[in-house]
Amino acid sequence: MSLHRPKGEMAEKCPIRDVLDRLGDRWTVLIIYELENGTLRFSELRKQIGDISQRMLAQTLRTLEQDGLVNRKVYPTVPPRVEYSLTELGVSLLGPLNQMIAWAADNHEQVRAARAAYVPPPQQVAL
Amino acid sequence: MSLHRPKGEMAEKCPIRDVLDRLGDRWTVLIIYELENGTLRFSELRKQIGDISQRMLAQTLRTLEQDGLVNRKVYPTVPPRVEYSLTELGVSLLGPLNQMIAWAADNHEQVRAARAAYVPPPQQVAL
DNA sequence: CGGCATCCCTTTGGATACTG
DNA sequence: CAGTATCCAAAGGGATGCCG
Repeated sequence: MSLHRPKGEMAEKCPIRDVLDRLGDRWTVLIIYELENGTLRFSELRKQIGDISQRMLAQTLRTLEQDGLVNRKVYPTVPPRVEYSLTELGVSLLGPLNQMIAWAADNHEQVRAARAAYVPPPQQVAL
Repeated sequence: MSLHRPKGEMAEKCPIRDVLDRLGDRWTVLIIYELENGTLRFSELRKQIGDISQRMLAQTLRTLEQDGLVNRKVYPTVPPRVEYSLTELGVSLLGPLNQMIAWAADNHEQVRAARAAYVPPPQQVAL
């Protein structure tokens, strides 16, 4: 399996990278993680995450819906009520995702220690 | 385990998100993936990935080095030779990472199909 | 060869205001 | 409540040039 773009094709992206890039944005993983335990409505998601703007929450949820990872259900009441939940495909992502999260939880101390210990190289090694 | 920022703390990020955010950038995963099979020098990495600029390769490798995921070894020859390889910590990331990649490989067809099938909600009824 | 510095365009995303 | 539209600032990242 190769993740780099086919040599000659400048217009087409590697499809795997295409999917990975989406997961790599600032909010996607966080939203999926919050939906792990079930359905949440828009305002509940916003409150849970805390530091996401209304704009980015709406936008990211749209993308997740487009990609088939999240279901959106609208109740035509006043005021409106919109509920979000993971699709089957979205649920299937939880396994790999939680592995990554677990790794980050297990190793962030070590990463922070490495950063603190890091000294930028002198740029040239004296002979 | 919680990924959202502590309610009162606006300055401090969740440390897990801090690590996850790094992995989420455009090139980090790709570089780690390329180093899975062993040491590569700068120009070899560049060639393998294909569409990464010299600037971003150098910059991302620096960050990986700072975070303790990649080793950098300089040979003081002329011209210089610099080799990169995964640290033990970097290797420990391969498990979770390959799970994510495998998921993307297994499901990108379904994601593309969902995108193609998606019709944006009416939102407004035309008068 | 392996970078770093600079310039500059593109993308991202927050704040705010408005609407069904 | 759940968005959308607009504006604008900050970050991302390519191209180029220079240098050990």
